Amino acid sequence: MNPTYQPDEVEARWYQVWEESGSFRPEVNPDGEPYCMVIPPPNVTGVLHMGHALDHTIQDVIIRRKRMQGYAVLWLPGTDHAGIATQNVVERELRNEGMTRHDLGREAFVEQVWAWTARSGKRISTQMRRLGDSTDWSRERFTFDEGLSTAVRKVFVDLYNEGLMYRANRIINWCPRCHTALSDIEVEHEEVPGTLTYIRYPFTDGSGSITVATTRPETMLGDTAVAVHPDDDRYTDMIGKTVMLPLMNREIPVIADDAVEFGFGTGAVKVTPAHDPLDFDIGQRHDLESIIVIDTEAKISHAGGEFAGMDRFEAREAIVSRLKEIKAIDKIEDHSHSVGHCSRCRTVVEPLLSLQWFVEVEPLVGPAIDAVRNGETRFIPQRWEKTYFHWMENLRDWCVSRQLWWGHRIPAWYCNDCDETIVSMTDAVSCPACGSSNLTQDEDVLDTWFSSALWPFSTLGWPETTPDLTTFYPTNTLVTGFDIIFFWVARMMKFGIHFTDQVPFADVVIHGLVRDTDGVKMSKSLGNALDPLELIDEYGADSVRLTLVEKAAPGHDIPLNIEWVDASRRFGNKLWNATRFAVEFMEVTDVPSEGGYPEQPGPEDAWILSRLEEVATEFDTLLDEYRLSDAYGLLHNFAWSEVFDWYLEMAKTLAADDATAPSMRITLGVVLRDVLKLFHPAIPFITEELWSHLGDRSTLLITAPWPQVPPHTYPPQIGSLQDIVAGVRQFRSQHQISPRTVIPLTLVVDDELPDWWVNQVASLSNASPHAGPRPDPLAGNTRLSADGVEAFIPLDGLVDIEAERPRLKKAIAEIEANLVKARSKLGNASFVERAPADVVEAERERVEAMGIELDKQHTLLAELGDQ
RNA sequence: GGGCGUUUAGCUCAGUUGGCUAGAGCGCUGCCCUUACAAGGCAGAAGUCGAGGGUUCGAGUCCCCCAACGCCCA
Repeated sequence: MNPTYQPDEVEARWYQVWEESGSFRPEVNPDGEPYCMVIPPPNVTGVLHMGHALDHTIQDVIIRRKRMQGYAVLWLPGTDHAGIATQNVVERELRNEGMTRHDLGREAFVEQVWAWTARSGKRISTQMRRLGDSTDWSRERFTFDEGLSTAVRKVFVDLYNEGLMYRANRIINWCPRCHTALSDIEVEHEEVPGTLTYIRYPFTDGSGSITVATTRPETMLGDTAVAVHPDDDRYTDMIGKTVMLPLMNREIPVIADDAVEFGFGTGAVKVTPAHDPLDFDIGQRHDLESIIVIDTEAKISHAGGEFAGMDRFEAREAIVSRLKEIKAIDKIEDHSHSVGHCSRCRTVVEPLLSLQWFVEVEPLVGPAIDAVRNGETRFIPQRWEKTYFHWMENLRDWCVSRQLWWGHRIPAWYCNDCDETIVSMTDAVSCPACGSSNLTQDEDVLDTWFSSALWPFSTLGWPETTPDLTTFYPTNTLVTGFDIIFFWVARMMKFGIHFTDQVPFADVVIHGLVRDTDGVKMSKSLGNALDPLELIDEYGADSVRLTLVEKAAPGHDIPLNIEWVDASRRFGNKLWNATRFAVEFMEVTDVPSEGGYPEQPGPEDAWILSRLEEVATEFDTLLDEYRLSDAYGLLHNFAWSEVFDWYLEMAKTLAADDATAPSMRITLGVVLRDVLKLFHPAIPFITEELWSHLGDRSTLLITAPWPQVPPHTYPPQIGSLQDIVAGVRQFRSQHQISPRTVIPLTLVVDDELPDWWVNQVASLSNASPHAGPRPDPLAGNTRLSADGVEAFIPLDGLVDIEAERPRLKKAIAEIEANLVKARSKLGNASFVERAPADVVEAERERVEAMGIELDKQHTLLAELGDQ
């Protein structure tokens, strides 16, 4: 074994072994209870970023542990066709060649996108392998696979037949750059500085004017009313009058509607039903005309008179300056307001009246809320339920059609002869109403999230009743970031329950975002992103994984610091060397794959075995609660501070004696083996490698059984052993005594201390302990005490006696401070009365011990001659 | 405007039924190449747990209020 751990060499080897051995497939545990997770599908065009690394590592930890526990685990991988993103990428390529998708035509364009996805999809799956994802590649899915496309179509058709899928003219969010409608949540609102423009609209009867305030003056071209609140006394007289719309010279009414806010601007607002969702609703109520004045290019339409053809922002300025010319502007105030931006390209979204397909969500929401309320599905951490409920309760219908070519084509045909709409599982060839075969299929495709919403069951074969669907659905756990609860989790819940009558998953584990050192979200455009692949190259996949696992406290963001990755790598090296030491220097070999705990462990062996059992038990409890960070923090500490720092050092002593060596070898072997097992889900590569060094294996660690550590009892003297050793080390350090100097140690005890205790103290603190009487006088000695053991170190020849005085005083001060606190506690009658008896008793014992200790130290100081 | 979160050592963070003498990593200080590991060992310094109030025998932990920062929704 190398004296240092070389991750690159090891990692490349094991992934292939695992995959080829079929370990990733549930069939590896044929008798196991099924356990299933579906991966949140990355964009097929994407590259693996830190967010994936975190998300996947958490899932892999869960899945690998379950696999070792004997479950038939399925972690199903796959990718998402990512409509807009993918189409954008390919269009950008075309643009470099001076072409648009229209030059190519729909069919050729889609072919080109397929070619692209074939290339980039392979890239991300390669990257997942580098990270160590133990997904079942034989079941890999793509949202565009045949089966998944069938599922999409069935859902569309069923919803249509149930009356929950409808086509209507509504205000939607239009991205003028992507040239498509967006759903509400694909729009990101951002507070931007703007203006509030007050425009006077003159009454047609010559009785003055009414002033409206607007943040978007350019939409006035499409105004078809002015609205006031019915209870607004300021305007009661004006309701029913008409005004002349400036610039357009159109007569429009003043109407009263509850939706108008008293306090906004003047309390009177212009109504543009074709360009504002609220105005649209007002328009519906009052039967107003909707005039589209901004087109899909975000330019003023031909309905915009003299401004036709101008860009919307140019038009804003032009219109304001024309209004100023005719003195129709009252004033312009600074006013910051929230503006919607396309989440894909940041372009300002245009609210636009448009004919689109919508899902009526209201009937789907109730059961999805109930399932969480009654605990069929639970969020971890639980507080995300609130976010889920809040969003579910305030939902608008979901606009699912997209004006793209890359996506699931909407299965609707329109009859050109009789206007019939045909929605069908099979491609329509003739009109059922008039028999015409002159049909046109809807040009649009579905929102990518529509297919993602089916992911937990479509990937398992639905709508067919496949064995996988029967076995693995509903899935057990979903792990994802809080940023897609709305986009994805909520929709899977709605569709999952509606179409399968079962919740799609029992547990939803929500994790935070990976941020940079300054807490800023990592993004390519900001240039602050760490590339997980580069980190893997430099530090190894295990280091990256361990860092993410240990830092990912449930639901909290991770400001990732590269130094942490380095610390994880150092841990790997430590683990490597500890095992190397065991194998090459302690002759630990042939460690069995399970069991094999020593029947007659020595006291030190029993101690570490007992600690292992405690740690393993707590570790399991923590992992069952998805507290990965706490679990691995605990294990990391146990391995380093107890196994490596203490037991491994004790083992050196045990190895020197033929009476103790065999039991030590067995113990060290099984302890290391079980530590490797517990660590394997987080750091699979190095543990698999080390496992292979601990024994001649026919089995792999990835499928080895999870540890079942029997309980052990160990002698109580371990506590005094560690305390006395620490005391000697402290003494040595404080007096700067060389580690090579053997320190004489007189032990004063009631009962004789066992040999093993004495031997360990000798070697761990490089001392020469021997039983003896209490020195008299005490002066000239330092005193250590622990659990009934007193030990004295003669100062003569080691250190200047004067140098001992401040040390002693400091020790006394510390005890006194604690004693004062503890005594005042016990002096409080209510504490003694009301606190649990064991707490009070423990406090009493503490005070007593401290009292004795203080006395003795005082004696020592007095004999030294206090100054 | 509504909701959620954060505020603990120089830095980044743990701390889940209230009993903490408040922990970890990194950084810092001193000693040490001690039979694996200097990518290491031993020891150490370092905190009015954001402010205020309350409940309680006891509060980093529960309640109220305030402040700062962040996120989501409107």
